[in-house]
Amino acid sequence: MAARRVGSVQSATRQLILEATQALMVAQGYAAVSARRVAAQAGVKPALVQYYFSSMDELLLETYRFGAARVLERQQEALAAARPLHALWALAVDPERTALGIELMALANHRKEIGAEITRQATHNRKLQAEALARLLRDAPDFGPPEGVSVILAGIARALVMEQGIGMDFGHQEARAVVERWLALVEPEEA
Amino acid sequence: MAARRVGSVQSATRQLILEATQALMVAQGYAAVSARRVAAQAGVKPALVQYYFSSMDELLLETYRFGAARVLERQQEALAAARPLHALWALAVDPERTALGIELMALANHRKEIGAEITRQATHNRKLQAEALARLLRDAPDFGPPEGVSVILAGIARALVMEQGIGMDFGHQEARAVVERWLALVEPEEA
DNA sequence: GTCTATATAGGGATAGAC
DNA sequence: GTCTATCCCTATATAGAC
Repeated sequence: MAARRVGSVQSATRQLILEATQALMVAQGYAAVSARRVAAQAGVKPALVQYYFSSMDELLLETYRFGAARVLERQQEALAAARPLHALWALAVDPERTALGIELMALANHRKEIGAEITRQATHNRKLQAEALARLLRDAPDFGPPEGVSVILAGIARALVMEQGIGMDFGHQEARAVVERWLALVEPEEA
Repeated sequence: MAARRVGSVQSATRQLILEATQALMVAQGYAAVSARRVAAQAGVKPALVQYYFSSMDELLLETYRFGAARVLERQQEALAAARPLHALWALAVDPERTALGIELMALANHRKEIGAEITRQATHNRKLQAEALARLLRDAPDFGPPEGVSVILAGIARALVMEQGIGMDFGHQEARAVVERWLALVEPEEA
């Protein structure tokens, strides 16, 4: 929490450490994030990790912020695409961020600060999404309010990617077909 | 993996250790599961944990099996209820099992054996569910194939409970309303 | 069936040299 | 800004006493 003595924020080494932490979390889970392992992954000495981040919790929190910025960016790109709904869906079922997402969810359940930050960020993203959906769904109002649709699409996508991650895919093809049929309905090709 | 020297399966102490492990995972995450902490939670000595479970991985796997049996049981109860769809939904949005579920997902991503066991069990559960849905949806065929519906409902429910767990609930009310409207449609009160 | 003792490794964090 | 050395704690796992 409190910075006792800390390296500069724009340091290349700091950046390296954040990237290494992210990679470690994806590959081995948050439990594998120790100063020693992060350092080994980043190719620096362990003490440097403690120099830039005063605690492991701070490292984890900064690693989340580091990734969240990129996520928001990609969502904004999707919303600006020719078919925003299709683009949002494609983004949501992208498996790349998912292992990390699960780790962060688990982490959020047990570290108050990280949970609060994730909730803040994710709620912000979802509000932007719901606003965009409100415009896009104006001609198809019987699918429910945009806030609900946003939750539902995100939930389905997360389930698909999470389960696929552990090699479980029963019913996935059918579920995807349902969603894609719906997408084509509210956002047809010529739109 | 291999049992070198191991206590009997019906031992009350063993049971106690499994329950303690489950409680620990829910409260503090899988990373908090150590022989010492499990023992403290269970009120036994650390060495006993290693006596009953030859490794931490085995303890985790057995803890999963222990809980999975109960889950299948509750699903079967739901399928036998007066309104099975409503009962299934109520079960899916029950927050009790969810913190544990997230931990197991995260764990499954990093421990091959546990992932395989979860996939096996969950696929089995979902098949049973899909078979039941096939019967229930016979009169409402335009909602897509039952396997897909099963995935979709599970995904939405998981999102609701997961997010609520970290204090995020934007759009939840609306999403629930959409699902409940659908449930009432295919399974009306007088059925 | 239970427990003590111990080997061995890895963890976070700090003080202080360079 | 970087690194060494070190403190002290916790981890798993085993051998063997009771």
